[in-house]
Amino acid sequence: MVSVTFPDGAQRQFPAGVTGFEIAKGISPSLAKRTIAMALDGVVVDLADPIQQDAKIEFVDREDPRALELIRHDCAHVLAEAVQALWPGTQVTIGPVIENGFYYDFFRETPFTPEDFVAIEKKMREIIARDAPLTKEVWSREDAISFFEKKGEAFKVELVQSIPGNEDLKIYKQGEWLDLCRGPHMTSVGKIGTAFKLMKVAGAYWRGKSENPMLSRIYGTAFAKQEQLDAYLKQIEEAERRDHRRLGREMDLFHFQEEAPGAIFWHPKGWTLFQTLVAYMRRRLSGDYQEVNAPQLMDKNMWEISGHWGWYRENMFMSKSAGDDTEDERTYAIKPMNCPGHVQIFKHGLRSYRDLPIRFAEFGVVHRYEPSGAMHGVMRVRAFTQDDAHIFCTEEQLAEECHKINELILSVYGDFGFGRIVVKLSTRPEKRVGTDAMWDHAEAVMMRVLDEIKARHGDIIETSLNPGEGAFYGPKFEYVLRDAIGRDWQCGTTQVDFNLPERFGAFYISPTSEKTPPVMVHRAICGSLERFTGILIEHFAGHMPLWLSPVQVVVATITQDADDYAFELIAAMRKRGLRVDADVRNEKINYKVREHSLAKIPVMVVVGKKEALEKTVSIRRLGSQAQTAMTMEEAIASLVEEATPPDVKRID
RNA sequence: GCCGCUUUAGCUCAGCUGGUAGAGCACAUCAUUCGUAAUGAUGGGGUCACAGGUUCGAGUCCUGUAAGCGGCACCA
Repeated sequence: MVSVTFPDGAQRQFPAGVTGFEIAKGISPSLAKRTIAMALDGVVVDLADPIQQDAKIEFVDREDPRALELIRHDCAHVLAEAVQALWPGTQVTIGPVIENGFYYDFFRETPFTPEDFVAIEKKMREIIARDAPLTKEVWSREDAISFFEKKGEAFKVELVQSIPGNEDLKIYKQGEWLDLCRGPHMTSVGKIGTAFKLMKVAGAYWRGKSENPMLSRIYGTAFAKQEQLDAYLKQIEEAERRDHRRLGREMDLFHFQEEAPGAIFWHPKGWTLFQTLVAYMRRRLSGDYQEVNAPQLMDKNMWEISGHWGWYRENMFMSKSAGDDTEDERTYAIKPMNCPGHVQIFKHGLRSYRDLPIRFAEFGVVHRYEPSGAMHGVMRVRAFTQDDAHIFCTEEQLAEECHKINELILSVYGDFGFGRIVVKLSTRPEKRVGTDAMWDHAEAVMMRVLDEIKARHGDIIETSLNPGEGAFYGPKFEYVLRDAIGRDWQCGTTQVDFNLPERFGAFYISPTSEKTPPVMVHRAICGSLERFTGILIEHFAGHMPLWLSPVQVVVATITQDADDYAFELIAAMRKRGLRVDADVRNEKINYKVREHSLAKIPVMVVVGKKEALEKTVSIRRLGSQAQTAMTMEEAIASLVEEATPPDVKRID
């Protein structure tokens, strides 16, 4: 007998091996009918699973949040069945649930197109309407392999072979069709319902390895209710509206063109935004860091010494004198990173342990030959500006420096309103320099710091491990922010490097007068300022806070009678440091309001005869139809206050 | 880089199964001086991404190249 505890606390005895379905049916047929799975001690399993030991039971129905994953997973199976019904010979591989839905990867001569969706969805609806029960069987390895071999499912055979011997091979059947699957699943495919949609097709490598064959992936999503699906689709639309590429065009911030793939043409307003960010970051450095600037081009031997030429060459641009008669035949590399330059500055002169830590910062423009398919607006480019710094310190100072950087990063992100931040620790990659002992040591320090960060800032920080994802010269922390469309972007980073200073023969004189290589910490707060700008644009949906907005105020006149007053106002505002434009065109005020609203100008100051006479202004804020009247002095004072960057506000 | 798709005026897009380019917005000129999301009239503007090919004839079909988009892989 087993003792089963119900959610209300009641306990009942059942023969061992009783299924959840039997228990539910014993309570009421309607409960059995609407229950799609059960949770035993909080773990969701098949309703038909036998209960072998005492457990707390919960019956999961379609409305249960935990059912969503099952609905999507079952939907992926139905997708696979539909595809094989429509195109026999298509091989199935895997079909997992992901954050906002599911996908299924197929192997097929001709990939799917979105036009196929109509037919596939129709077939899926047929399959769901048939409501075949989902039943589980455990097969032997041999049976599974021979079954899938006979079916010509080479990928499934490979999957079976890769499952550890001590694990059961579970097969889920839905009518005639079946799939190898870990489960759990609902009781029948009819429980999926009709609130599902195929979203897009894409190529994806088998098992995520670029040397493997390319599969054809179909993405889909499913919800318990149609309203939820509709809401999700609407949310996607809204996210697309705040795509930085779209806003960049609408707000006239930047553009791209064929001649410079992966490089940004910053327009006046975009560049002002960018420079406002730079100015902010520069202020945040003062006191702790010394700003430097190292050459854009250096002889490639510099990069041979650093190891980049060996490990990173595929990603580098190089350059030579273009003249026909030049005597300089040397090959120069365009810097993909700032570190070697900073090491040269460190090396210039003799350093004492008393000088450490030395922190060199640079708004360094780097060029990296990124794969063509990687480019994405200003988020992923081939030429970008890092808010980079390199800290030369002793081993004893390392942990403290990591913490100092962490505090700065969190403070900066906080100023921009980012709440949820993921910090990942990436450990040694396969391609790397340095001894295992060095890596052991560096990783141990980083691990300790990560735990401490988590303990201090667990409320806003989520931490995780990224095994094998470190830089070739050392482990790193990655600070990840999420864009409007739910894509994650690495921004800040802290990378410990026990390698580069030694390679360049950099050292300091220790208390015992010995030449000692310093520990080097590479660090960036925004990471790429271009990317960070893009994230800001999306984060604020173009409605930048006043201090960041490239044009803060537009003074618009109603008639020409107010022109002189408008210019007087503008002069007064500029004198106080506000970024103001005039709009004295011969256009209706409606037209001007509309135009500047679309351009996302945060503040419109409207002046006509009345205001000119009284020395007042009528203020209209972006996103609101309300108008506030106040005196010129009041208006300027409050705008100046609001336009003060958050870090400057903190000073007094 | 890989799979698929896309590329027509400054922008957003029409252009059926091949018969020598169209709209809206924007821009220019003129009129209008009008109190909070589009005043009206007139006008200019495209070797249809680029290079080949098929055809009597290509924006439309085929091939290649480039850039972009959605993913994958890579990454700040």
